[in-house]
Amino acid sequence: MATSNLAMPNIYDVAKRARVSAATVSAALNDSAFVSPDLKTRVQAAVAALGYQPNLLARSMATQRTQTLGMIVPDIANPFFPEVVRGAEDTAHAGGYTLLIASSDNDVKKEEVYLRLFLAKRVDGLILTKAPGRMPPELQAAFAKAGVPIVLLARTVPGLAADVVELDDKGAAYEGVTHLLRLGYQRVGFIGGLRGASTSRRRLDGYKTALRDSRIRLDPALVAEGDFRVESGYRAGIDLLKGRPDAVFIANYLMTVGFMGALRQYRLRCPEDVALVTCDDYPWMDSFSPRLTTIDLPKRELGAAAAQLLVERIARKRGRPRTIKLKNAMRVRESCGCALRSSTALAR
Amino acid sequence: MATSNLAMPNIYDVAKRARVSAATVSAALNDSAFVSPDLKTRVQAAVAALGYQPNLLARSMATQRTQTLGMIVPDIANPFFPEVVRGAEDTAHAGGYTLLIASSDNDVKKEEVYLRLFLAKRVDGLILTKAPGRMPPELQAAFAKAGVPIVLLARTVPGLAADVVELDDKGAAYEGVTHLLRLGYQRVGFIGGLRGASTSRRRLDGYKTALRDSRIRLDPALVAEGDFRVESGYRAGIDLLKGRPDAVFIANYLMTVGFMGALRQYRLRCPEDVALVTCDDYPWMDSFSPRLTTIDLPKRELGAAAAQLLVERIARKRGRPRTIKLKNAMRVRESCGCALRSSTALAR
DNA sequence: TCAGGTCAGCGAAGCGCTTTGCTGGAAACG
DNA sequence: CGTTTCCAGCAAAGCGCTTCGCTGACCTGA
Repeated sequence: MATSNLAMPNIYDVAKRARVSAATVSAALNDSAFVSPDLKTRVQAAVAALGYQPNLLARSMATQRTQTLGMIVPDIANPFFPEVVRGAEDTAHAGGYTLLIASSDNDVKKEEVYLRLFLAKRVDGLILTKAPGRMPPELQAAFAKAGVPIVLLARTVPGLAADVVELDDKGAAYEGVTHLLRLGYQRVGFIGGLRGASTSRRRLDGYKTALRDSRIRLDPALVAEGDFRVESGYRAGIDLLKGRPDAVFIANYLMTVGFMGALRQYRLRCPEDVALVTCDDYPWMDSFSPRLTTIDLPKRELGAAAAQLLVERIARKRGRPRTIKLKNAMRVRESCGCALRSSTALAR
Repeated sequence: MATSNLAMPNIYDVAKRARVSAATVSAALNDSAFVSPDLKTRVQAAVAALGYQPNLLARSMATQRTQTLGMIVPDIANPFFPEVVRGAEDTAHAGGYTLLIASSDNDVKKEEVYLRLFLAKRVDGLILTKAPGRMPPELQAAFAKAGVPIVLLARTVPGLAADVVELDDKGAAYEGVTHLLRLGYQRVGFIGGLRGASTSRRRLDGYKTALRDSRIRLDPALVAEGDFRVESGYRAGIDLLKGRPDAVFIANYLMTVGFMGALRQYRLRCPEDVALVTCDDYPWMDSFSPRLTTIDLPKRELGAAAAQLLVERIARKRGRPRTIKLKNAMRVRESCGCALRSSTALAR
């Protein structure tokens, strides 16, 4: 039945007005079967006249597909992720999918709540970003059983075979640290992310490799761990600066912001007293001092690649897991002390 | 019927296992009717054993509510909005709602596409953020007809009676400009946002009022319009600086970033040659020079208030539209030239 | 003991779509 | 002209929930 001018019109209202059956309306709107041009026109007219919008819930019930992707990020308010989300959003929409976004605060419990919600909402796919690494096995099983593919973005989950988009974490740290070493810095420190995250391990690895390649001994006093947030960068800085580094590589922007606070507190200048290379690049970095030398991680591409991988995986379930590895690009500005050091370095 | 161990279990699977009817399972899970403790236990056991997750699509079909809110922002990658979204997200989830987010790029067409999508997805409510101001009347009508309440966030829509969360735009500009005038600047410029947006009008109004209160003539050469993006701030700056301002008030952060580029091009320093006060405050501003003096708009509260208003409005449809106006807070740092000027200003 | 009342639990309808046969009229063919 | 073929269009089932109204077991009171 149908017709109430209080609620939204449904497919039967359209059918009645176009003097056809609901099945024909459906066929006409989805091109799912041949419908004569005449009827198609009548259907379209009725749709327009009533302002009909198909109820996507009902469609999803019938088709068993929601055209929705779930995406979990640590914190949308961390400036790294909005870009990633935007990349994913645009790509998802281009492929006919809507994005559901949630911030986990790197809290396994919170993440679990959202995962269950996504499961209950019957998302067609899932993008998991960054830490935390763990995921309850029964949830993993539930997604697998439901046939919901997962894409991991700069993250690994133990025991999960999934498509992956990853950064060159090791390369980023290696490149940044090597740049500093080439400039002649002797005591290069390192502030990494959460020890649990695989990206952190790889960055630390890049740091160590860079030191080794330059035949420099690693001083444990110059290595600190943060959690990617401002406060942790500050604390790591307070700690690290006791070791008298002349340069530091920091794994992300927010920790760099905190580290700058530590520098201020010790009345040290950047790059004169301590040089800096950090990850993540933002449009405003050219406009404020010290202008940071960074390893630019391709945030938007990261999100876009993840969404693309997911959409394709949904289209054809089969096939071996794929990995996309995106390249970094170093942006040399002032915080590395290039301007001060280049002559020295060349002279050596 | 039911039972396939390939798909997710449904309510009949649970019912069968607990040896009750589906209606009883539903009642037990929703506390919608009295169910004896014995059966309730059995139901819970069956739910746990099967890993049952109610299908929210089906529930929404039956209840005619999706527990979903749609939110449109100009661009999630603009650092202003992630905070707003995060505030809305947390509040929405606390109230049992999920947030659907989309970036309109201030494009009326794009916004329309997303609005239709939200309509088709049967969101229970809508948060519209910032510009653009227009909204097709038939879409407005459709939402009204469907009984979907709308909350406007720092934005107005002609002909739409809705709950509103607004900033003190006029106050922000007034306070910022007055601060500069008090410091003794004579030629204070203004870079505003899109002329269409109501927030832009109000900020311009604040600027004018501040000038008038200080008995200073408005020089049209010192007023420019941007679109809240970096590039427009640069262009506005190139333009404005020809008028030789000694200070400028800029309506948001990204345009300030662009403006700094213009300053660099003219080899002008901030605050020595041109002082600056801008809107939006970010955690990293304390760490880089020039340290910006800003009017801090309470981003997270903005989003939280909007979501709260919306959830309450959904709960009880009736009632006059409400308006929540949030307060700004000035953060005085260096870009206003306080350090250079305060003595002068006091001496006057 | 039995009529009437109470209420735990259930059957079935319905939310708005899609999709799988089926139907019946027109076209094609002998 | 009768029979077969074809296919545009339709009726009805089903997706997985909630909820209305009913049933029948048990309790109460005369």
